[in-house]
Amino acid sequence: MVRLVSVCASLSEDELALLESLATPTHFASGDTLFSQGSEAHCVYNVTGGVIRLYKLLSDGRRQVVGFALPGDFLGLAMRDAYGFSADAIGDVAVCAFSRGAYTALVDAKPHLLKRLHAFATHELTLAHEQMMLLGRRTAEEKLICFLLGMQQRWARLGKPSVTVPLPMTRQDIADFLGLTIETVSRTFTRLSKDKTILIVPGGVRVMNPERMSAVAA
Amino acid sequence: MVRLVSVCASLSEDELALLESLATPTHFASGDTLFSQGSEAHCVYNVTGGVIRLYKLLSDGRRQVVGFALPGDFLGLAMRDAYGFSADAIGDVAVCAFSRGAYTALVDAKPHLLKRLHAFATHELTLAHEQMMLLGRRTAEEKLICFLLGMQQRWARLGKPSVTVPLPMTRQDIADFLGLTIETVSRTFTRLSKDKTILIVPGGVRVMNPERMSAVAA
DNA sequence: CCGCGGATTTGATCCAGATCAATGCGGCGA
DNA sequence: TCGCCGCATTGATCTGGATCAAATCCGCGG
Repeated sequence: MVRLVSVCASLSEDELALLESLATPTHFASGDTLFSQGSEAHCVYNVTGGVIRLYKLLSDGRRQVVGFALPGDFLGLAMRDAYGFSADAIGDVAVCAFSRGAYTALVDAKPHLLKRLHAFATHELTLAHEQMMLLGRRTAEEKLICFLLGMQQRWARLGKPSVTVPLPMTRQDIADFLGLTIETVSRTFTRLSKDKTILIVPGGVRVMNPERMSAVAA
Repeated sequence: MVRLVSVCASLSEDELALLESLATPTHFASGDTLFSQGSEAHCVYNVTGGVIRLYKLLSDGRRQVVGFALPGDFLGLAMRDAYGFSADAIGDVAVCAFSRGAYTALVDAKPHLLKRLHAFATHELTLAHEQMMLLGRRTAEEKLICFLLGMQQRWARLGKPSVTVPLPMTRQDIADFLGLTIETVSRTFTRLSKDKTILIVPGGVRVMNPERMSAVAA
């Protein structure tokens, strides 16, 4: 099994073995739904490969993407009866699934693990606060630049540092993450590209002027 | 000492006594800053009275209020070196302060408590996702109505159920929480008031048409 | 009771981003 | 190879909420 990155660094060998015995490796094809907002929360997931779109819907169809899960991320930590958002695969995805029962038992038995999960949750909360700042107070150009730098950093932390940022999600996904329309996202990409701030490449973007981008994100 | 509501329900008598021995009751006057974004995180706080504004600033002065802390809420849980946002008192505030050392020692010693804190953090994260939906995809009127209903529910859960929602924060605070300007907040209040959806009273708002409000928030 | 200063409301105008409407561009199956 | 079909880009126009600009309101100290 792919190592459960990011949560397990503090575990001993036998604890890791226990964890692996409880994990069910599963994979999903592009567009598959892992779970839906409001449905009963059977499982907790650790992403081992691919990218997942996490989103909430309003009854009239308006959508807010609340995040993109990358390898190493945990989903369904809320420990409540129903999922608070929906999740579906962007491209092929591999995860380790844990039943809720196994998850809660494990957490009760291993305070180390709970501490790691809690650190993970508080980090997520910090990111959520950043995203509120972005959604409430930033312009379209700032939103897109912050998004690109954020994705670049996340890939870098996963050992894929590169000036080329992979963007496997659609423009609509990006728009729904940033609180914009698809047209505004497209126009803003075009403008940044004409600026020579970025270069648009198939499946992503190459960062050409990181200084300017960092200055805007400041 | 005021009972540490919401985190301590699961603790035994001696655990509670231990907790109280570590807490330093403190109070702040209106406008006082409990801590600032980026400053070293010395303390964790449990609010026992009053309301606190939590916010982030951009270098050019744009502000995003990321939440309002009410009695029972915890601040500074992130367990990292620096605070991720600033906090200041709206009216007089009472808190129990815990030094970071005492807090981490306590958490290490009492897995019960950690579980409660983790549940608290995941609840906060769920609220943060709701707020992203609100900031990214809702109209000004929807934002204000969701805000009023949310505050009403929070006061109700604290044992103050009422059709009159106290709003001790300024219009500017509300605007910065909802990603609007003060003028838009004011105009929207006026419009809802003319609608007979709400009645504006000193220090707050009386909910006159909860059905319509719930329908909009849906 | 009066005057001052901050908060709030109201009005007029502007504009960033939404909406409406084509058009372009791959990738893929027949 | 061709023709679709779903994404993406581009253009024209519209509009919700921002910005600019005065009034009001109100709590408080003298």
